[in-house]
Amino acid sequence: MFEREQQAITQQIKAFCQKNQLPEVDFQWKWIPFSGHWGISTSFFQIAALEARQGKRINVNARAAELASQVAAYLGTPEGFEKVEAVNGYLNIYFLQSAYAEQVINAVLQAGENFGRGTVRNERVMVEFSQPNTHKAFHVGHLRSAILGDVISRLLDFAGFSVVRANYPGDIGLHVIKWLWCYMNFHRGEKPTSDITRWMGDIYAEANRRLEENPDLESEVRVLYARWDRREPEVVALWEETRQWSLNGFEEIYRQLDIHFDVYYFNSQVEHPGKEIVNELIAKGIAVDERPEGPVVVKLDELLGLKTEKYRVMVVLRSDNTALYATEDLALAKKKFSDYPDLSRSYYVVDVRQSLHFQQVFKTLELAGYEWATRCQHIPYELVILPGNVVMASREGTVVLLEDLIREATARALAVVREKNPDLSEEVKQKIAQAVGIGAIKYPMLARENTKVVTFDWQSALDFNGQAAPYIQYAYVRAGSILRKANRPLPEEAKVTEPLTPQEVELINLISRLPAEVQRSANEHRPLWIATYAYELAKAFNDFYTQCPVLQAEEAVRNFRLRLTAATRQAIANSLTLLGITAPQAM
RNA sequence: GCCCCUGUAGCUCAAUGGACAGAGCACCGGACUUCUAAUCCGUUGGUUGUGAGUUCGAGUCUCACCAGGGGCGCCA
Repeated sequence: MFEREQQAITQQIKAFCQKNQLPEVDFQWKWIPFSGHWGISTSFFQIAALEARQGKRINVNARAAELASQVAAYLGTPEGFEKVEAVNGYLNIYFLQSAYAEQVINAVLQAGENFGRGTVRNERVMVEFSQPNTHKAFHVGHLRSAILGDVISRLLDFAGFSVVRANYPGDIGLHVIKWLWCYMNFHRGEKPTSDITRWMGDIYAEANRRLEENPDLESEVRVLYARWDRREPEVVALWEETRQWSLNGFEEIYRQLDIHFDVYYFNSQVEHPGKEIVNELIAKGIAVDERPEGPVVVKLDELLGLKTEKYRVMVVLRSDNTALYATEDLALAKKKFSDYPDLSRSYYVVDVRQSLHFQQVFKTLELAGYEWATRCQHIPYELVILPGNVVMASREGTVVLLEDLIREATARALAVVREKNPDLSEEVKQKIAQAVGIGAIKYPMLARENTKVVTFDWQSALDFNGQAAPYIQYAYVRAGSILRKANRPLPEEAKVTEPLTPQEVELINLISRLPAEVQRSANEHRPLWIATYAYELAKAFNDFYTQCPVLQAEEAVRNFRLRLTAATRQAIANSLTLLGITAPQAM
């Protein structure tokens, strides 16, 4: 929030360096790392090291300390700052607490839900995420792409980008045909009532079981696949109807998770366009047609003249002319840019195992002359697995269904709400339980590095204590509770009359950092940083809550703390919104 | 064989190349007549896998090795 002040000081220090003929460096500003202190710091080790390299016989640490002291003396106390001190080669500049405290609180309350929002950039980006397979269950393993993609979209939007959220369901393929085969033979006429995705998943599992028990039946599946390929009306109609059941089930899940999409691309949509691109690649001499003995391949390393293996060889069409994922991804990438020609980035939130695949697809498109290919980017994430390094797979039956997890998490939350807030209406209790349960599920997927495996186990998934979403939500509720009990409109303004407590300083410091954290998280596609930030903010508020009475304080202090409480509540709310977690009114 | 990711407290994880490597869980001991205890306070816990290198400064960058996971021509 204080870029202008920071720049002014940087200019002064640079002037000092010039006057004293010191080497030029870029000054990096950091938050003073000691909690309870609010300000920025930089160091002079780099200048001292450069001097040493120029042949001066100096001790770098001592020289840095000397420079820091000199600069501190030179700066005096700049306008708007409380004090400047030199410590061990560092220059610490403390904000003038009262003035900036009021400024921060005013800014937050004025901006409201837009506090932290970056200035609008004239840039559109697409985020593709949550590629669920129709005719299969939706399990916890599918959750990470959905949650990560959603939050990355929220971050990019809040950072100032115009975001197109895309879903790419796998609505055709062998798994769908197997499902249709099982349905036509053993469940014809049945329709799902509730728990659609579970019902769909059960039939898929049954299909696999039957085919395993009696492999002779696979010929029937092949026959059915051929009928689909010929687009026999009966098969197509059934496919369309059953596919819609799955999509309805997904919609219900997305609704519960508060995730939405702007555009749907379907696997089935890009099958034929993909084959056209393959023909084009062959014509351009990029793809090599080895049919019928072999598939159509793109020998990337060879085309690029690479001596060491990097992109290897990508198969773009099977020898029997059927499409693969690669075939379809070529067409999908193209379709995205034809639908939205102004995309400055096209992101793919897909698990890390497909890293090579996407490198191959993007490089192939680049070689084919599509200039937008370099704007495609894969955002990889690690899998959610079960203890014992077991990957979730519908076919193996090693899955935790999302419905079960949501049900269990909300049931636990509901039990606590009933105990703590018996007077609330049942409807409100349900809403709170939903917010807490879903939040608890989402947070652990966000509060870690994308590239780290999440091991799912019931115990930690249902642990609502400590660094978890309910902790943050509870801080929000507590803030709201104070404001409600104040029983008066929020004071229009409030001066700082007493010296601020360390808890207040830390809280204001954290609030002021939200805009920078948003930019940082969005630029790096790392929800982790906002997730950690939200927790630290909540923790700082809980500290404040226990140490600094609000309603009992004398009037001037009370007014200031009421505004600080309101500002904190807003900052927590905005952070939770970014994390896709609902902020409940009571808990 | 080649490539990618991971390795930090008993466990799960943080840490813009910078100040004493921090949280949560678990363990132990405290705090509800108070603005909601889904909270707070305190104690315990570390040669950051190993070895070199770069740097004024390395958990962070480079290299080698060790361990685990993943990917590598017709799976998705």
